[in-house]
Amino acid sequence: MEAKNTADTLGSGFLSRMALNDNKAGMEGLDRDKINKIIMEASKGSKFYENELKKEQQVNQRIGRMMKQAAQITEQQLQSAQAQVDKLTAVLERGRELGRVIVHVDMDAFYAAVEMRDRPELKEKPMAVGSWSMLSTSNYHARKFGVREIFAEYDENFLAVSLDEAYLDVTDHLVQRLSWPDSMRTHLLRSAGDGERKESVEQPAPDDLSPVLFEDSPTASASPCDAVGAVVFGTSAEEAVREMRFRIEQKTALTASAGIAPNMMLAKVCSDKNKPNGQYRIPAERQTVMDFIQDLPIRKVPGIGKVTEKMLSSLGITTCAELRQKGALLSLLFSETSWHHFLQISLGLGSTNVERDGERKSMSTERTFAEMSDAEEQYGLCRGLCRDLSQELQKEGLKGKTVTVKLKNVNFEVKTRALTLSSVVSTEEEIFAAAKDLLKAEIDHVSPHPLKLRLMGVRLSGFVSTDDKKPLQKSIIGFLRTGQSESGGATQHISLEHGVTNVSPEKSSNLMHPDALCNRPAANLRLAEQLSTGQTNQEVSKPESGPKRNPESFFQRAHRLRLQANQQEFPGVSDTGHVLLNPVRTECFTCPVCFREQESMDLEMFNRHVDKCLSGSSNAPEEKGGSVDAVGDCVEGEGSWQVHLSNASQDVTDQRKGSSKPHGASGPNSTHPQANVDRQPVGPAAPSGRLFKRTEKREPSLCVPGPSGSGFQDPSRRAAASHTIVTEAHGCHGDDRKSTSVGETPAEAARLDPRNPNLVCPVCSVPQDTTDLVVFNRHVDVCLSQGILQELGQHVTVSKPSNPSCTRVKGFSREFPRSDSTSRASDSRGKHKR
DNA sequence: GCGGATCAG
DNA sequence: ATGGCTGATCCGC
Repeated sequence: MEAKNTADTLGSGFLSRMALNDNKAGMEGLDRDKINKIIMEASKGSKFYENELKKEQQVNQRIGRMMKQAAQITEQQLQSAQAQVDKLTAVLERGRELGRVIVHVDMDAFYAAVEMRDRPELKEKPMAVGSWSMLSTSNYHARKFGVREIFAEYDENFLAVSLDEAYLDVTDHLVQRLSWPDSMRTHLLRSAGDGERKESVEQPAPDDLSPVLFEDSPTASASPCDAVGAVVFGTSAEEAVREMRFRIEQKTALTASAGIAPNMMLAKVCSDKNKPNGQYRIPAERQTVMDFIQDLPIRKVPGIGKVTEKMLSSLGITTCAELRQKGALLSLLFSETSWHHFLQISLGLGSTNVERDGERKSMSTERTFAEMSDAEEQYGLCRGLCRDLSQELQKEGLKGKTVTVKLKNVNFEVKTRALTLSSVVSTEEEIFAAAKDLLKAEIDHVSPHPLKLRLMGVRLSGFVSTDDKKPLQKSIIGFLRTGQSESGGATQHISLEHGVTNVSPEKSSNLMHPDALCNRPAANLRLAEQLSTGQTNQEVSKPESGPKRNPESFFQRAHRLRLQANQQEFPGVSDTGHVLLNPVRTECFTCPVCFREQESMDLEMFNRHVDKCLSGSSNAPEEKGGSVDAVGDCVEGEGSWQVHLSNASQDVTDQRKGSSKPHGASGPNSTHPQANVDRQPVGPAAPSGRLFKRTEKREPSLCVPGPSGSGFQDPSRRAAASHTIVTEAHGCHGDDRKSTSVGETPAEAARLDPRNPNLVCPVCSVPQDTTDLVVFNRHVDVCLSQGILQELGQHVTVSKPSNPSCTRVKGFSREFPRSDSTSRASDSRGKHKR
């Protein structure tokens, strides 16, 4: 039933496939969670709602005060204010920077989560409370893998603003890109072969791949099995971003939206414009920027939230044009930071400096729970929070002076109480000593006597300067950041041992033509050799943390080498031509548990594989059956079909067989979480639950039927379509991989059973004496981070591939450093006078 | 420095 | 979509 051919995939095959998907296990029980939520809402609802009303009233009062103030402003004041605004405007205008190409990429995974949740067929299935959060957590864990290395190829200093958002400055990349041959802008298309394309039909977008076009391709009729093609992208910014999104989707099955603009603020707004699975560009011209800004609702601007929107709206400001118009008034009503910020927005200005911001300033942990009025219980909880916080702090080697306790009572009223100590602290005892006092004061003095809490939190801030941070930890972060310059960190000591020549960061003069590779200095040749043979070490893997923008980044170089290797591998790939008989290998699904790339683009199979991995296959294959491919079992075992990529993917398989050990959870007897070090990248917290769901439309670039371009409706698109897709049929041949069924150990079974209160850590395999998923997750994180430390401390192993075409730079992918998760773009977002 | 509040993801 | 969680920042005191 699944073995429809590609053409069918887009036609009648949908329904049957969807039906099957509907029955797919794995997301069961979301409904229970939903119900729980609803019940919670119902019971607490009024309280919550009351509090919301109260907050709203406060905002209204604030607005009232502001309006009153506004009414007293004289014409005279307004005029002088206007003069000041004009002055600043001129200054800002002079400093306007249009020379950078900033990209904001935003993963669309949220929509996938919504769909998963809303699927009605999933009702009435049991599931542990909290799985929803686990599910989304696992999605987060999974999501970040595929995209990181891709981002780095376009901007090695890209800024990960959160798990699913990043800023890139692709200016330099674009310059280099101009000199690249087509082959370096060519990426393999993997046919999804799954029913996940229903969106393409149900909500067709102009960019969409037309089924007709696809049927026209030689693939569809030639092969009942699978189609493979390559897509050549152009050299423009839009093409580069399209390519990036294409690769992201090919690799992770998740779509991304992107904005391209001269600064971060505009890029962010742009990425929202054609979401999901779209992109938008604002050309680097002042007038274009201003035109774009005019009608833009201020609420779309990052930093303008609900309250600010409401306040401004009461002044008759809803668009950026009005924001500009009322600049003088705003300068009289808002703080300096606020109105400066407003003015910048209204001019379409924003930061062009895509750099991570500084050190973290605080760390906190808080928890919501059922009503709690018993003081002893509250103290106990407080201690627990302090313990958790202390552990997190020690992971980053942080010590701070100010302890803050946050309390939310059953009426949703929030209070914070802080105490600044004379010296820095970090241990549980130290923090608790302060927190306990703060809590006691509240318990003792709260008016309706028993303090009835629904949330408690502990925060530590006032960190000392960064010097005493553990160098190793810094280097990990630096590594994860893939080369972002560390602010005073120890990372800078770790330079490339086999230094990439430090070319001055001039823009075009240092362009490296690919062909010039052989002329590069010996050190680079050595690096190239190491990359292609897999002989490398941490120093080599460590991206350069020197000058911000080098002519060619480490990752770009790696990518290029890989492509060149591919060219050797596939002589059919033309350097300049568009006919690619044997397309290069490109991204594919990457299992978040075992980190293996999956040949199949079939989501269901992929999910099944992930489930298998999660259920403990990770400790099995090598020990039990030799070189059994852990991937294979999840395919044949289900009597399903297997996508075959004749050339390239076979190589991948070979590589896996030859070199990689399974990884993810260690065996049950393993004392050290990361005992077997010589494996591939460090695994993430084993996610529990289903992963990826492809929900979005197909990458628009794939629409290109061929050089003739007959399929284009949109002229602009046709013009932009310098890429050419050539597909090739591959016959079905037998899967030579063995399959194995991996039994679950009792511990694993316990872990997987959502009803079992004892959670088992997937890293250390030790059952955790808690049912609290937060606590559990935290434990897993600790385990993992220990593993990372250990692993990095020794060395970084890049497995030697049996085929140069498979050479990849193995990056660490565990998680964006915490400090990033909140670092926002430049915004000097201001609050307002009250 | 403290406490409240806004904003973001 | 919604609330929970984490973190940053600002404002007024």
